[in-house]
Amino acid sequence: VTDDRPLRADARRNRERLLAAADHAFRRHGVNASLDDIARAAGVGIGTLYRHFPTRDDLILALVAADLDRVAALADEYADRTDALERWLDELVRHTIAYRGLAEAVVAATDSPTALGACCDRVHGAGARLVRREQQRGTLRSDADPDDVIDLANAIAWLTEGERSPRRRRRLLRLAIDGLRATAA
Amino acid sequence: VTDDRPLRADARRNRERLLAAADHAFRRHGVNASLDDIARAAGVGIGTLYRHFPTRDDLILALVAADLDRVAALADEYADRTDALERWLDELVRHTIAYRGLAEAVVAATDSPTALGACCDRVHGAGARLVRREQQRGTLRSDADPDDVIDLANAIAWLTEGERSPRRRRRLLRLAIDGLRATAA
DNA sequence: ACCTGAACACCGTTCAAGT
DNA sequence: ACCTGAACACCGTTCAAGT
Repeated sequence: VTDDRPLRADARRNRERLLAAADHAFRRHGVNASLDDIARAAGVGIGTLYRHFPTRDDLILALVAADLDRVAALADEYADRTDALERWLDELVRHTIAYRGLAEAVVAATDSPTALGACCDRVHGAGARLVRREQQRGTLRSDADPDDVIDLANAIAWLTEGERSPRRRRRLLRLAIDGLRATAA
Repeated sequence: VTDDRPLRADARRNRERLLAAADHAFRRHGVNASLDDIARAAGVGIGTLYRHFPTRDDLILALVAADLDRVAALADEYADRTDALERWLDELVRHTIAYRGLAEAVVAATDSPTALGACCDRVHGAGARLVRREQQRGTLRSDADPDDVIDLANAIAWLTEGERSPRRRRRLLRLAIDGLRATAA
């Protein structure tokens, strides 16, 4: 559906500036940072921001898509390790807290027919495959819903976003994973 | 610190109307519903809303304080049951999803020096006592941080708020609790 | 003592006018 | 083809004026 004609030189430059300004603003104020401020910081009219990124989610997606797709790819890389799930979930959460409010945006987008939604679904799907793999291997209780596992990781990301120390995040993930490795009731 | 002089008749009536309108709006649109709309629905000037409830949290608190304190009290009632924790956490989550956005408000308020924060801390404390009780009884792994347990329940509330069916909420709580009952690594 | 609503600041979104 | 910014709608918060 995307039109891949190369952008005009000024458009391309504006796009880059907007992304840099958005990344800066998102780091500072979370993904709900003022779009006006971002356009101003990029030295661009607010209309130009909307032309390049019609919705806030489009802007978020442009900044995190590459990262998230890399995380999805890691799921297959880790598949044969005995600690596959803990390694991968930690990686997932680490990237889901890049900006304050990102975890909420990810959960809201999942299963919704937007570009960000499609990206989140790819990550979700890769994680679910990893869970099923471990279940077939017998290292994970088989009655757990693979989707629940990813959702729980996202909930932990939401809870711990903005914390500089990874300690609580790690403890909570450990708790969740221990539940998954426990034998079913 | 509170001044307990009875309110003037019209003030008391306005307060009741505001609470009813806020409850209605919060149910419909979540705790971030427009304050203007609430004042209008209550047939009251916006200034009157601010006089009675200087912050949004004060309004939220007035609506949920009784419920949350009842939940806190339940922790002691349940203390001696073998399924104390699952029963109580389910109760906690059920009340934390009364309005969309409430879980977020609760987590944000916890440990902060506001009236809502104090209320959340009471619930948090009651839950943590329950966890420690089970740990002493040996029914819960002793290396789990009691605070983490409550936080995880709040995260699950956040994740499942707005869902009419309690199924996913129950599954996720079950997962978390199984992790807590599992033997430490 | 309490209520009112205008005033201000801020933000998101659209679109007519420009190049 | 792309950019600009004024215009509109909406919301939160304060405060001078009223009873």
